[in-house]
Amino acid sequence: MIKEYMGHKCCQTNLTEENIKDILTDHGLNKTKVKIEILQIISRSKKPISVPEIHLELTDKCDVSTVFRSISQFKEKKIVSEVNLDEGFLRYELFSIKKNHHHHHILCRKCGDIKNLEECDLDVFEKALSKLGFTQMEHRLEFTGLCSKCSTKL
Amino acid sequence: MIKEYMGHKCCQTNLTEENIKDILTDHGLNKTKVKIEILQIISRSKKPISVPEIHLELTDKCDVSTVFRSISQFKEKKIVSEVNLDEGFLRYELFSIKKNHHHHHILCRKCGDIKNLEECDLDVFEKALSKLGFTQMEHRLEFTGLCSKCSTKL
DNA sequence: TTACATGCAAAGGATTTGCACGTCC
DNA sequence: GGACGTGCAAATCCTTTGCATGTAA
Repeated sequence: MIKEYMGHKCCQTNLTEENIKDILTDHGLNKTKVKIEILQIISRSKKPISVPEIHLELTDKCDVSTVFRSISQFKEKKIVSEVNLDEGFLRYELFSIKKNHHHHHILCRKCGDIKNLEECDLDVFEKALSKLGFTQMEHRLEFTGLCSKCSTKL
Repeated sequence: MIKEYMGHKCCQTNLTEENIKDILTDHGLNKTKVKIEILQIISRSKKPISVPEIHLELTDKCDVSTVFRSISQFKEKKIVSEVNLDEGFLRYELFSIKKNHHHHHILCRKCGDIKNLEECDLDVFEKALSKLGFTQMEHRLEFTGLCSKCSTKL
């Protein structure tokens, strides 16, 4: 139910540099030092990570704007997917993780820990979470789509 | 399933000025022109509304910071509740609406229309939405809470 | 009168953009 | 060489904050 990849909280995949180069080539992006490092950082991260956090790990090897631009490309190419946990900024994780299993997250409002939720049913979720000792749970479920008008105008 | 309050998309309550004054008094807030107007605007709005939008409707009758400060108090006092639809800013609706029925929203990514969802079950949701002609649906379900460690430390 | 509310200006933090220069293919 | 990537600086947008003044109770 709640996955902790081999001791890690979530999102861990540890791509090799080769994996990453292949991914970049496959998506028509240049294999630059910065892009490779960004993907390594995301892949090493134990939880979805924000752009400023990535930039911090890069210790000024590049400008923040470059990280934003790279992430933007990765998002377009579906190399990473965006995670919004209502923190006032966005986080990113490898899309491969999402592709393998549609999932959501649980964030501890106190310590900031983030875990993956492998299923997608509210009752099952809340029961499993309370069995694990989670309390004071809140959830947000929002849909987007094209309404009937916009769907037919396509 | 999807509620459209008497022709309105969602969130409509149309509080009278008296209602609003009572609410402010009940929560120990001063009955100032600005606070009253802000609540009127939210109450008239057909969908959850953002601070900059509220400020626009006030046509410079007050500073944006005042709107932010008022909203912040309303949030604390549970007069309004916050809606995050991944747009890069937050929206607000009257809490009374939420109190009456826990609900979520559906946003059309094209025209920006927002509707209320009255139930809280993913299958039911998606089926009902597709019956209504919605396509290309995506949803976000995120939990927050206190993890077992943080719960016991209370 | 006194705590609360507001205006104004400045600052913060995430994110975007324009432009010139540098690098991958 | 030409497309793509990056650095730097400036700008944008939402939001917060400090301080002096104004207003509700």
